[in-house]
Amino acid sequence: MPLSDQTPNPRRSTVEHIADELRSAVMTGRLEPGEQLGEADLAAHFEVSRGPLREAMQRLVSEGILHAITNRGVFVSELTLEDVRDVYRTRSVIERGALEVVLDEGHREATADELDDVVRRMRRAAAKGDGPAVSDADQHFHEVLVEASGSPRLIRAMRTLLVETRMCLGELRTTYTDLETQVDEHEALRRTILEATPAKAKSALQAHLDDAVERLVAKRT
Amino acid sequence: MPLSDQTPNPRRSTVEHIADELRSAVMTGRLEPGEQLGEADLAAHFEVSRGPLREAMQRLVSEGILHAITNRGVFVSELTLEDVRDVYRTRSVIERGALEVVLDEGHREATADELDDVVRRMRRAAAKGDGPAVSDADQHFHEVLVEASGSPRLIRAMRTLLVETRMCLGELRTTYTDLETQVDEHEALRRTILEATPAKAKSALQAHLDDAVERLVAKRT
DNA sequence: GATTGCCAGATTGTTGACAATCTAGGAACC
DNA sequence: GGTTCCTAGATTGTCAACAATCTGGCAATC
Repeated sequence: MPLSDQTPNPRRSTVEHIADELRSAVMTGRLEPGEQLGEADLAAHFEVSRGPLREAMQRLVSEGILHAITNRGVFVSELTLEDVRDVYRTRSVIERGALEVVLDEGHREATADELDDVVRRMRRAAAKGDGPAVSDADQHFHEVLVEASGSPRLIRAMRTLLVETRMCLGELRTTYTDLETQVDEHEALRRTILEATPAKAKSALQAHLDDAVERLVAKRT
Repeated sequence: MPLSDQTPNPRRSTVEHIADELRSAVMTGRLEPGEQLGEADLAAHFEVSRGPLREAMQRLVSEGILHAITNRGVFVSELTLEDVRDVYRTRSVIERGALEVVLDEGHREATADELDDVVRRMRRAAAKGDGPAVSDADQHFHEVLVEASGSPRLIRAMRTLLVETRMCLGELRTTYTDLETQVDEHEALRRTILEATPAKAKSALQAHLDDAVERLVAKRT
């Protein structure tokens, strides 16, 4: 008898909470690349001691989002152009792998529906001219795709890569010049992914990401 | 003027050192899956306080090698059969992705040579009947392949997956009944990977990993 | 006899303080 | 004038002690 399954995690631990908060801060750009994370300040901000804060930071260090220099402190990782390419290259590998699993295991329809929801939301955001919301939906599209694989390890890797993607984007939340184009492209991708042959689907996904990185690199000049 | 490049890391930080040590202990099975990591004992063993030790453990938690339960402690992650399949499925995605990069960027010959070294070492170990050494070489083969991609993110993901692979294997260091077979299979794989068409190379790699997981699952019944 | 309540011991979570190290700035020297 | 050295301040690294929580066993109760 389950009685009350309200608390699968009895209580998110403090370091987990702080780690999530920091990750989010890095992702949204509230903490800029290269910025140092002063322990005393942050500890005061979260109203905890430096101990739990340091533990949370070490987690993000192992995820590659932060990097630590002994006796100097921890900093938000800066992404070189080479890193940007690596993020997208790795995303391409992970996402195509996830897609392969989805197609192999016949979750085509269910995944198609979920992606349709996301695209619909993206379209509504685009209609309102809300660039950031479109960008959010864009990322969510790819996250949903990987989640559909049901592979905890692919999902975990993807989560980190999406944080890094946001770091790449920085202030500019979308590299598209026209929001409608961004929507249409994802709708086309959704259709190709879930209707075409696996080989074509994977090619389309790769092309989509190649385009993205190309636009991003161009803007960064 | 470089003068002395002996210390690219001025000094490996304490938590980094402890994290590596713990990772290695989990990998070699000195810490068994499910085992609890008592903070006081480990801190005494490493001759440090509980602070740095906890920071190191948090790193491995974020890698998925350990998992923490609030007010209960941290434990070595136990791998279900489903996890074993997920590890190998993800390895297949990562390794094929890395192979793709290697072939695309024309590091074929250099990679072939490196892999040849590994296979040669594997053959020597097999000749001496040294199962564990063959198993080490086996893992090294796949690690070298991914390293050849030059992608920091693929390499990082692979490192974690290899630790988990070792955890899957547990006591039995190799699932092959005959060491020579293991060597021959890798030599064949090496040749196919670096001589056949990209598509065939990837298929061969996937088949190789599918075989591995099948043997592993069979032994685990 | 089985269940419940409770307590002692042990373990984890958190904290504040102390030690070690680095950075910035100016003074002394060539 | 430029370089070197040194000091003060701040920041990180580490530690030991305190508080909160959990585990296991024993006694009381139905």
